[in-house]
Amino acid sequence: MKKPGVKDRIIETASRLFYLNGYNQTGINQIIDEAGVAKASMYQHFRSKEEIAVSYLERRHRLWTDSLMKRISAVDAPQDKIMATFDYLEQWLKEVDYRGCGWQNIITDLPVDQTRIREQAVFHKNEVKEVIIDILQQAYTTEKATVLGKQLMVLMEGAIILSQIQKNPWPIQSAKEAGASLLEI
Amino acid sequence: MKKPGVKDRIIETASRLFYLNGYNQTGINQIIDEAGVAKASMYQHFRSKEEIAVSYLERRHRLWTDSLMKRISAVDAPQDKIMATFDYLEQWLKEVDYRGCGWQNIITDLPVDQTRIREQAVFHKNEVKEVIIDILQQAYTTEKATVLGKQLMVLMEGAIILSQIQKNPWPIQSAKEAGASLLEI
Amino acid sequence: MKKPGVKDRIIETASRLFYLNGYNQTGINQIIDEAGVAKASMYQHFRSKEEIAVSYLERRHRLWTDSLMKRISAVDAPQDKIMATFDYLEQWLKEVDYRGCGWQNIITDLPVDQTRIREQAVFHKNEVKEVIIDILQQAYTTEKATVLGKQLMVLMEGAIILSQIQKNPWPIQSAKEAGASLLEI
Amino acid sequence: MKKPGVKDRIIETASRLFYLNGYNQTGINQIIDEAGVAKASMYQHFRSKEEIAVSYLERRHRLWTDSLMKRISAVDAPQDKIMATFDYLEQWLKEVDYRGCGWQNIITDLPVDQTRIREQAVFHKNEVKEVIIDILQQAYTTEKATVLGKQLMVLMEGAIILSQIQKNPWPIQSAKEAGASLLEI
DNA sequence: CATGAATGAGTTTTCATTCAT
DNA sequence: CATGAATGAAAACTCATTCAT
Repeated sequence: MKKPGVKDRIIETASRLFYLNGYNQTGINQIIDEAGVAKASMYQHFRSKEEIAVSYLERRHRLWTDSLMKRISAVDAPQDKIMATFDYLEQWLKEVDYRGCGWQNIITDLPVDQTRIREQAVFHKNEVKEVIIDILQQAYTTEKATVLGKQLMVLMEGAIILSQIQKNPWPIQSAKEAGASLLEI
Repeated sequence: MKKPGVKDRIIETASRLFYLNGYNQTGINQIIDEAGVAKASMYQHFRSKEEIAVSYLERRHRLWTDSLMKRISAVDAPQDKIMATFDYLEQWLKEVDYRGCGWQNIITDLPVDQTRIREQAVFHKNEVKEVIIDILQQAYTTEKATVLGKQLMVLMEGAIILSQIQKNPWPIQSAKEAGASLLEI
Repeated sequence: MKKPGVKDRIIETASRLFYLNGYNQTGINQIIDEAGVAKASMYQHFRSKEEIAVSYLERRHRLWTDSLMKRISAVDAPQDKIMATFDYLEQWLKEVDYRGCGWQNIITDLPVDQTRIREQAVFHKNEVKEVIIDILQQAYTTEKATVLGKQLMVLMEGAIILSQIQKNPWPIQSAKEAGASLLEI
Repeated sequence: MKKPGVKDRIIETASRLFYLNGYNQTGINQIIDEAGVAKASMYQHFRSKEEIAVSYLERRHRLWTDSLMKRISAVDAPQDKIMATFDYLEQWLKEVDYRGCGWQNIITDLPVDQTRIREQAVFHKNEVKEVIIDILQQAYTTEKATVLGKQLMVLMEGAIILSQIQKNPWPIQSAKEAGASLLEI
């Protein structure tokens, strides 16, 4: 039982600050101060701020999808899993005071050269989309599952960003209703 | 027919830069250089960078909604107007190379104290939502129009942000399909 | 009678520090501290440290060649002017404690991308060479003056760098002797 | 026949980097990376970066003078040996793309406290000067050899630094001509 | 109403060196 | 004899804003 290593402390601190305050609003100095690490130690583990962000998004992808998988594994029927996904969004976003999606937030106002961050966002959204489609394939043909999955994915993304702007859960509820309609539940 | 005044030149230049390059990526110096005005002249018209952003969003709201209204006024049936809205999104986003929504982009990574920008985003999204609901009230009860309008609004927001991440129009097409399903077209 | 402007103070301070301590050994902070200028003020006048160095070398070229011209204008015969040039080197280098040549010193250990500094060094040395050749053309054919001028130029460069390494005037005296031999004085 | 030890690998790597890229432009990290040794291993063998530079210059002195001696041993007459020295300079500098003299390059922009490096430069230049004088003593009195040797030494130094600035062999050729004149060849 | 010089506090990144193992 | 993590200090540069004219 030892205290977490420097690299982990940096990632955890940066994850918190990047998500809550934003990537551009979070300086290297704040990260190292709050992580209790020397600046050069940080640059021993990460080549650049962008690389920290990539680690942040990789970690976030693991945690976020794990949470989602856990939640939807509690129910069996594909339609129930989709509804559970909307419930998951609602609960998560409420807990973080509608701070929105880490990937959406970071790519919207990014220095042009930081392409690895963009790749992370594309990857994450594709992975989530595949999860949705996989669920639907238990009830529909592959073709139908793909069509529906994309529609549900769009609904979820809209629910996240709109609830962030409005600081209100109604977009998530509307998305859930719309999702139910599309699934003809 | 005279050349635009200082204030307008600043707003126009800032609008272009804020939207295309991002709010945090655009410095005051770049704005005044490209607008061809002195720094202190700029601060005579705007108290702060945030205030320029507010003017940018006000102007953008006018232009964006005008374009939308013009587009949907070309058709009569409420359902057609909704479909035209999706077509409008698709064309617009293609033209700007899927640069996304000016309001979404600016609020996701913002200093905490810049509340007036947030207010602009809330206002804009509410206005657009009201436009959608107004259209639907021509075909449905107020209650039904409100419910459907919110769902369509969520779809549109998701289409914008997801097409931005993927640099691809498929989310807009999926949103349109889903919108058609919800309207039972 | 007003105090010198910020830009001049920066150039003068940087000139002193670059020459006496070296380009790499002189940081931006030291320059602005000793010049009594804010960092951003400095960057308003100079785009980069390299640009300060270019201004330093331009200024140094003016001052250095002016001093030389003044010295050699005191005598008439071309051979005397050349000897006066060696005397000038000897006196100058003694006064600066054999700190050597500003252009030699700056190009020998320079970041590869700073090409404008290299251009300054090439320019300065060519100008000095032309001064020498011009003098000799008063006594020799253009061809002979060119050949001899290059040889004298090499002697002078060697005298400067070798007196710098040895912290001793003997290389300048040897160069003067050799110069006299070459001119058959 | 075994692979070179850690210390030698460091010296060889540092020699290459210090000479080709410059002392200030070469970081400790680059040296240990390219030498494939751990940082603390390096500091086991060398107290500081300066000490590596001293070893680099010691090694360079051996290699450089050995090459020169080999070249001039091919001819017998003292005057031919001097001419061969100029030829050696020309060939060497062309091969290294006129990168100049390792000692000149390192002392011109150095932290003031690194005196041991300066000592190396003084030592090397004196040794070379003595080589020249020794050659000349085969044809002249000691006094005459000393006078001429110093003049030739200045010419060579000038040829090296000026060919470095101009990235051109003309200063070496001019130095050779001047040397021939001084030797009355 | 217009100007450009000046600023303090910030940014990200790199340096040579030391220490615990 | 070897290691890689950790460091304080410094590097060059940019930010939004203010002020005297």
